[in-house]
Amino acid sequence: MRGLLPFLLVGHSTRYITTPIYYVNDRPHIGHVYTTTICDVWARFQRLLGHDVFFLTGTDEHGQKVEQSAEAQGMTPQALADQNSAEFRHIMGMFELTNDEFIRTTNPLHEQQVQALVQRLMDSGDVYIGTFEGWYDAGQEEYYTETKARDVEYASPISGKPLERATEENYYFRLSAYQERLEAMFNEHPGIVCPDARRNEVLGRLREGLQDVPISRTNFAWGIAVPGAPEHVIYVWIDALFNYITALGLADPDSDWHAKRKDYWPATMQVIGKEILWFHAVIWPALLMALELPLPKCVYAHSFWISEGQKMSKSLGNFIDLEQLQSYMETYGSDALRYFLATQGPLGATDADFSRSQFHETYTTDLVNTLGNCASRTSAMIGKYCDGVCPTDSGVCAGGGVEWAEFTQAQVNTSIEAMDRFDLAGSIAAAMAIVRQVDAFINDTEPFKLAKDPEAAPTVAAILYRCAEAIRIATCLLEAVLPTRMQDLREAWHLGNASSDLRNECGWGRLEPGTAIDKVALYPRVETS
RNA sequence: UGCGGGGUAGAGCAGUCUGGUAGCUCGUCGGGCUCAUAACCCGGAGGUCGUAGGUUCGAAUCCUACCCCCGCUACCA
Repeated sequence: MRGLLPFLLVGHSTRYITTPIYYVNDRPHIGHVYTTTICDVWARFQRLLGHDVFFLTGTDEHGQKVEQSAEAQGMTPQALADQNSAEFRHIMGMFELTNDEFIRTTNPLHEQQVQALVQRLMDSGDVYIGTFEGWYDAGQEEYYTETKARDVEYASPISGKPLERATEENYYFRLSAYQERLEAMFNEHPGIVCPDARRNEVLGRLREGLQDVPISRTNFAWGIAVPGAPEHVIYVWIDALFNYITALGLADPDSDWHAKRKDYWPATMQVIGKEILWFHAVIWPALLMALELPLPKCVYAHSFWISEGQKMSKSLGNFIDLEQLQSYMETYGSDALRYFLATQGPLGATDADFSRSQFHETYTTDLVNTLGNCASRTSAMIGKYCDGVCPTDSGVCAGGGVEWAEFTQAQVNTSIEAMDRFDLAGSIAAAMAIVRQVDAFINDTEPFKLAKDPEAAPTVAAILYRCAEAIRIATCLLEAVLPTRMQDLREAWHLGNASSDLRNECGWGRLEPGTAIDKVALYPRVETS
């Protein structure tokens, strides 16, 4: 057993997790907070396990829309990008998000690397100059896809004028050349796109065949110039996708970023929303293949939040904005918001509903009635029957049918494995199962009745030690999603700070008898208004 | 149009691959307990499993057709 320890302490294994970078033409809302929060839970959990984690988020700042918005507001694109990027950066502190870097695509270190990467693709022949032909709306200076053009009946929805058949010189990425390699990728590594439903969606479209994609624009200027062709601007999507590797300095071997971060690639987990699946599941891997870089282990596409049963939209005015999220945090605490997002969120293929009543119910059921109450009743009994000091497990108790060491070990394994699959709800459920088992154990063994008989003191001690120890282990597993209150419990129970060796810390029997256990009320009941 | 996902008690979901008395959480109704944050425990009510056919001794589960909701449909993220 001891001989295995060095093996278990693999503290140097790296974990790299990314959110999409957020487009600065948008205002931050629940979608951004959600994606970043679930990544944060995962990142914290991996850090607790002792892994070397790099957690990246940031903002995507180029493109025609930003240029147009800036013009409409009488600002330069850079000034608009600065202002809105700051808003996104602000939510990181607001929601206790522990990203290691906040990348901006207007950072010269990013821009130079994007040019270097595009140059590399030109050199290898994966990028070539070609002619794009499509339906052009002269008033809007925009091309429409064939489908969209048909939808609007080949006339501009803004001006009503007929769309023109126009051509443009563009640089193209030879996506079509990667059809077979992408198919092979999905065959050999089906886990590269999750969940399954999303992968099937991509496979369906892949079967329709791939066309080369234009990766430059000439009708506006706010972007990164194509190397050697400054009248061309690199298409924002290409610019944006590259952030995942430019943040690690992969295209700038002399940089500080490269020196410190190059080993994080390939990414362990790239979390996205389902609307940008195609770019991440097809174009992104193809670009990496063209650059001869390893592919990410998993691209995880989550679904969307709807609000009170209805799709969120500006016209309905039911967008869950930062102000609302903040109000939930003020009422219920930041742990509650994280818990709700992580356990009730749309990680699967279907959308999830964010409703006030469901938020309240989740908070009350899981955090107040289960976790908070169980910690409270356990610490209250230790206070009353053991002078507030952690008792010794006398072994006298037959145990209400629970083999605690085995049971908790199994839950710990389940919790860790679920997190590896990005199944946050499953990971958390395994921890909560420990708490529920403690409740059932107390109900079965009735230490509060035994305590009336002085001779049963060793039995009471054994029961309460097991309860406290089981809760301690659950606490360790929940720390990533509930950092605030689990820290409070650590302090009240004098458990010290979390180590960076979660597996070891979750071993049964590490709670020291004699430790002062103060009564805790972690999650106060919130009255519905 | 094509592709994908979904339609199971008042709400949210599991079960469908590997057919066999329809289950979980919450809510609701009745009873009980008291260590605990009106907590906790036991019991009850509540479902034509989207619709219509078919296969089968037997279908939420397999087959066929259809209806409804959602997403994507590549160059405006």
